[in-house]
Amino acid sequence: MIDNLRQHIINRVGKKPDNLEHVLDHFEEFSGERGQHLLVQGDVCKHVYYIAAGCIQVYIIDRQGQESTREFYVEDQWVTDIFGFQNQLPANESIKCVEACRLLRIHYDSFQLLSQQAPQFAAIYKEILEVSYNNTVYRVNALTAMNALERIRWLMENKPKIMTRLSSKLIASYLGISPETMTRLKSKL
Amino acid sequence: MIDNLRQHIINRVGKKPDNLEHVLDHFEEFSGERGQHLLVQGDVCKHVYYIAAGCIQVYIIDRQGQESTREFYVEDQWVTDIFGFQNQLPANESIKCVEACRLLRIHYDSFQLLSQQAPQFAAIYKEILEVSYNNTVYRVNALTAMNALERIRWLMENKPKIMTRLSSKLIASYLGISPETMTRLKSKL
DNA sequence: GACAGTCCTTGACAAATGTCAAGACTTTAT
DNA sequence: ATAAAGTCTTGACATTTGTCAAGGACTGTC
Repeated sequence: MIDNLRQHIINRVGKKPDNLEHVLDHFEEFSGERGQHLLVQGDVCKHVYYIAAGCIQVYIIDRQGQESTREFYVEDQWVTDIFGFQNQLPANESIKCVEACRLLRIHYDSFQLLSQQAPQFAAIYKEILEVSYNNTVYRVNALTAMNALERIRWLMENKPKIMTRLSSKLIASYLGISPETMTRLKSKL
Repeated sequence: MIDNLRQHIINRVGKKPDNLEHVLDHFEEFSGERGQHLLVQGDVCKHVYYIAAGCIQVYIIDRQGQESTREFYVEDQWVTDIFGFQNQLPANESIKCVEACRLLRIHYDSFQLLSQQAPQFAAIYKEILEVSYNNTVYRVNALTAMNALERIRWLMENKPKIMTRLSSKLIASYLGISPETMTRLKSKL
């Protein structure tokens, strides 16, 4: 499992950093069962998770008690409540495993330490932050500019793996539509 | 105008940095008329803008040729096409002044230089990036979990100044609803 | 002051989407 | 293997939202 993360870092940095093993020492293995929460809204997020295998959902509960999914994360991606983590403030979102997950996690204290000690670690974080921001910007534009059918097509083109991997109900909660509308529109594709 | 930026930086860093004037030297004054574009979709963004006065809209054009607003930025905020800027890739969004604006802008080359030379400059950038990401995350959740009326209420509570400052048409394009729906729902508040 | 252009509002209607309920089907746990 | 729980689909209907058209209000320009 640690091999995935090692390779992930090497790919990003472009070569094997001198202090790579030191960085990896700060991570611990963590298994998440299907349905298990990594973070519940209101709690302070203490870890950043690297996903070696599985799929994770970040969501809120809307006024009717329904899950509304902000994002899904899969293998070779990172997940945390970034703002709450960096400022050690209560989270607005919940994070849970929608599949059995094999994870590597790093604690807040270690993360801050490495951010100072290891410039390449800080650089990777910055890059991930920029990509995450960019993805979220795309998503805002999709949500404001497209109707339900267009959003489904957008998802199929841009995240086809998510589309086939997850249940319709989860996809619907990600697109901001009801499961019934999802069913009906699928026949119009 | 440069005084605004000087104070902005001092507020963020917590004290006056030694190299502050050196940093400020890399900025140039720039005036934007109402309606003037700072960036057009497809172009590569060469500057980051600090807004000393005015209001700026970041938007895309949807399938029907309508503007769909991703975000508004006002005094004491920064605006650019972050991902396109950092990677010098064509922008997916357009940026324009919705009011007459007094701006300070820094060129890509200077920005990269300062990011290396001035740790505090890099730290401010990281902080802005995190706050921007967090705002966008909030926005995704509002768009997926709320209907039109709830979104209007959300805007009134969270960005009351935007609500009163800009035209209904612009607000509607920000909320992802038609101007007519905007008019009708305002009477239900 | 006249004009063009834009915005805001309203009405009538159409289209999109949500809600509720029921049954078939899958998956999960025991 | 069976029961329990959750998911998917479909129908009927309600609600929300969009579209088109028209008129009044406002703004900037000549």
